Amino acid sequence: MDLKQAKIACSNCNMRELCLPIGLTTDEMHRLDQLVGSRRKVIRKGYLYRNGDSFKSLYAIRTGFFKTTVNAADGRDQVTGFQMAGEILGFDGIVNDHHQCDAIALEDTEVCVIPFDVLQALSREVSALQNHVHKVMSREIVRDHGVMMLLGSMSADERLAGFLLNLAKRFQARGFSSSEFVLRMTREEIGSYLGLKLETVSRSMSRFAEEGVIEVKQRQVRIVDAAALARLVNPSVCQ
Amino acid sequence: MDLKQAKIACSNCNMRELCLPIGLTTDEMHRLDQLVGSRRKVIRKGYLYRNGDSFKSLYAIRTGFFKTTVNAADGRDQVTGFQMAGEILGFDGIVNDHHQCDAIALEDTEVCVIPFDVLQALSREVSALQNHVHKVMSREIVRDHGVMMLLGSMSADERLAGFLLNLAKRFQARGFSSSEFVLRMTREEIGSYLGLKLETVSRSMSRFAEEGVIEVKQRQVRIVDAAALARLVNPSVCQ
DNA sequence: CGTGGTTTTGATCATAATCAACGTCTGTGG
DNA sequence: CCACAGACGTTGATTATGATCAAAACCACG
Repeated sequence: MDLKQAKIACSNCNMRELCLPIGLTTDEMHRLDQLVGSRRKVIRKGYLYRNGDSFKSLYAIRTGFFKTTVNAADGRDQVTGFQMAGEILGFDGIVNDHHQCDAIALEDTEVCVIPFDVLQALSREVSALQNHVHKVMSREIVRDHGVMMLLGSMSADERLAGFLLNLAKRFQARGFSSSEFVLRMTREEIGSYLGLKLETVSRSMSRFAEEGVIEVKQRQVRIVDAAALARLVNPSVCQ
Repeated sequence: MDLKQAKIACSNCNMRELCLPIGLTTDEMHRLDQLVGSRRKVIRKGYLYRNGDSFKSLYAIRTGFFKTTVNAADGRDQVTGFQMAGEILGFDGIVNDHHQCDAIALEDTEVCVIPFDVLQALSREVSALQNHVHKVMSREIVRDHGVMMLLGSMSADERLAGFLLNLAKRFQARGFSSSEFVLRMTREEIGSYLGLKLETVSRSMSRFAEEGVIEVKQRQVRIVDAAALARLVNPSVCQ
């Protein structure tokens, strides 16, 4: 067996349960090893893809953090999401055969390249894969609706609390601490995602720290009282 | 041939080019006639589906307008979109087998019910359909990113201008006037979608009207100077 | 022809943006 | 190893934008 091939097989990847459907037969699992054509490393501040690039592949993150941004014609950028290991990037490119946003590494990263034609061919044969692709895209749509809710009807404190709890949950799902983690993004990037200015993010953080709800030292965050954050996201429940 | 069957066939539906892939062979077209199980009428203010309902089908809108809303635990609602004839509703339900938002008719409507298992089966066989489904979901994701941009980094006037231009474009794509149309939603619903209060929407509308950019009489809107609206959406280009 | 939902407009207020200055960390080259 | 530059983060003072509160007008519909 070719060692290189073995190395990039999904069947022995520890991110498997995040990227792929569960409950596959051994046979199906082996067919899915065709899925990943290659791996690609993207260094900090590098582009995985840019707005306008032709779309050929999706990308499964193996290690590291990305952000995606959409560009307004006038140069304003808006962060539309932060993606971490096990998450899939690139769905924005399907509709027009061109990517419609930038995907930028927030630290040194590695991704699995999933040629989209191969994914389509395989998901015609393996219905568990077909279903999985639909679910992942649906999850992205639901996530986006959550962000709209955040941006459309929450205060600065509520937005930040929601953001921190969301990060915590995703770290936990990957076996990391949900109460202590390092932010990979700047205050400005958080602000862009949350529709706030960086000063507002900083002030809200400081206020949370003052109140003893979190501890912050630069990018190091410890969530001391997750329940208090959760109450913030939805203040009416305690009235 | 059964008349009832003929009546609900996609192959002779005038929304066909909006719902379905183009360039199908006659044979493929006829296979796709299996897609729509039935039609359903939803009266004004009725629910097509509710948050928590089990997910079985997508819905293609034949006539009328819908809104989708997500509910916060505290009762706050956020409108996440307005959908019109030819657009597909229900993708939010795929990920958890339950719908995650409400879809509410803004006027009397009719939809085609597309059982999701049938859609999956057919798109394993007809790759043009598979591709189409992926494109439609991708378009939804890209649209959501646009809304995030709107909510995250635009002023009230910019948001409203963007909203009106978007509606105009969609009416045009359906063969209606892009300069004159009737809003199917209240100021409050527009406000919820744009992250603004209804008074702010009303004031921005009045200001546009004062400046001669639009004419408004209640829900009747005429866009007098689309270029001026476009400039508003992106003010820096004219500086 | 009144009733309720919707829209407009005005006055005031609150939240987050802006402008500004200073602190703190990181990495690089002398 | 230290000094320095530059990016990043914090905090304060002030301002602007849109929210809130309130009242009146308008419209649709039974």
